[in-house]
Amino acid sequence: MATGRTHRPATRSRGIPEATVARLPLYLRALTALSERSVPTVSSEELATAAGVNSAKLRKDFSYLGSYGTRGVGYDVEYLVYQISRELGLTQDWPVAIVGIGNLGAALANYGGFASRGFRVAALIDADPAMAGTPVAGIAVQHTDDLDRIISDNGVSIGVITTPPGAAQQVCDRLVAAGVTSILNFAPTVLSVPEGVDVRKVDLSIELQILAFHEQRKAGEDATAEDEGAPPMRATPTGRKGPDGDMPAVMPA
Amino acid sequence: MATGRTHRPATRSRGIPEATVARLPLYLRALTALSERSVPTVSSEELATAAGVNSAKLRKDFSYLGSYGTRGVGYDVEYLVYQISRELGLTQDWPVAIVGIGNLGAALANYGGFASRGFRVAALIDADPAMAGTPVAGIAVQHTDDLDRIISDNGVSIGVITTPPGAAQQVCDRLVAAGVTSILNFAPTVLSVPEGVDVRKVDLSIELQILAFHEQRKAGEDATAEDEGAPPMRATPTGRKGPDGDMPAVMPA
DNA sequence: ATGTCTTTGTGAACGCGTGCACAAAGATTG
DNA sequence: CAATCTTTGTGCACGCGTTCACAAAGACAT
Repeated sequence: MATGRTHRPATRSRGIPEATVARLPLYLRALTALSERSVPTVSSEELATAAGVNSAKLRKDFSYLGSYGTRGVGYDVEYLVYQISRELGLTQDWPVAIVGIGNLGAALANYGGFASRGFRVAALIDADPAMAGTPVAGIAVQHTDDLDRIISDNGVSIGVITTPPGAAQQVCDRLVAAGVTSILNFAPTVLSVPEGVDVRKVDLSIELQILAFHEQRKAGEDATAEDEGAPPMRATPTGRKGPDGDMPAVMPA
Repeated sequence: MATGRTHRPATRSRGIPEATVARLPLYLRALTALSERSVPTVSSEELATAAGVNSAKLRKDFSYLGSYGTRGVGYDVEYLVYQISRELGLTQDWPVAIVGIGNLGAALANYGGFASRGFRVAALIDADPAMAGTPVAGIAVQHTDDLDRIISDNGVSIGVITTPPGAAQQVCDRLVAAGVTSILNFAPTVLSVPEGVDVRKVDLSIELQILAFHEQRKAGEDATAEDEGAPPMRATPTGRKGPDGDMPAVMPA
């Protein structure tokens, strides 16, 4: 999973807890699937299972939106799909701009689930002049020089950054200056943004490292003594050697 | 950001809180950058800023690993890089298999940060027979039929799923059966796995929906009455009309 | 109309994560 | 060696999120 939002101290927006907001898309997906199978109603238990969460949690989540269920029966699927969509702001169209059309950027542009629900790839932007005009996913790539105009013209408020890490902050600044107030960052960089701008980051390598941690823990439940490679000497900050001489690689205490 | 781990009720592994584990990669990245600039030591304040977190939080995080700092001075960069790497299990090599070589799978295979730190793309697997043998990122794609053997032969314990949603659960089952115990899932599906298998998911569309929620809140702080499209009638579960007649689109209470 | 049965909605308790604020530790200076 | 100054490591309190467990609500049967 990608990690949480950057900045803004977990302020609950309009009474709906952030954790709940993060689960609404999950419910919506499960509900949409039910809707396509023409299932009229669903109980909190069934829906919770489909979404992979606890049923009590789901009911509490829904309680923040209002009382949309019927006791003894469950929730009306269509009605709930609409309510959640509206709550998430998916009843309107969100033009999105992707900056950095490399492998990842192109993959995102082609991603189907992108356009499916309220989001529309409005522009693809890249710094390479050679790419300008090249169609990717049926959309011509535009040059970074025109970034400001592109954002304004299309009324883009959500930007996706898929540039190399070195360019991310600069691109971010330009996006924000052009009026973007929400950014999805795929570059492995900590972005600093002014107050009022939301940043979410998706970091592949972080996800893998977290998995590796648990994997190591599972594997090394017994023999933890398989150290390879030379652990660096612990240098005392002053440059002198510490009083405890050379430190072993194993954790002190 | 991608969302949290699936299953497993926030058990803290070996005394290190899950939230801390999730931040260790961030610290490691910041430390690596300092290391490349040959910075010998760093204070919690500086490092925290670089990683985008609170300095007290950072110190508490490090305290779970042991007392690696020097009061009055800070932390030794090289030493800390090694300790965190070891804690995350990055001192060893993790062969990773990517299943589903579409746009996204190919992008991941080409992703540099992938191989950079402990992870190695050991195999690319796809269900399309026409793709078998085709080199992607310098690695020949192999067919799903051989999945079991490929996983075993390469000792893969971490699998990445980038298939269409319909195939994800089946691929997941086969990976687990072949011995994979950690899965990074990019498919928009809730995977069910046996006890002991870790699943993390990265869901693009969920991230966008969360951004849209905040975006809507920011935009509609005043005029919330811009409803378009016909809100579906609220159907009483039994099929009869509810006693409250037709429901307006606005939230009841 | 009354009773039973199902399922919601929520009060309350608990645990994790965060941030403050400070004492202890050690480096550095004189 | 003593004094000062910087920065760590952590005790503590607070708030959010999760979960349990149950009363209230409504559907359904008789």
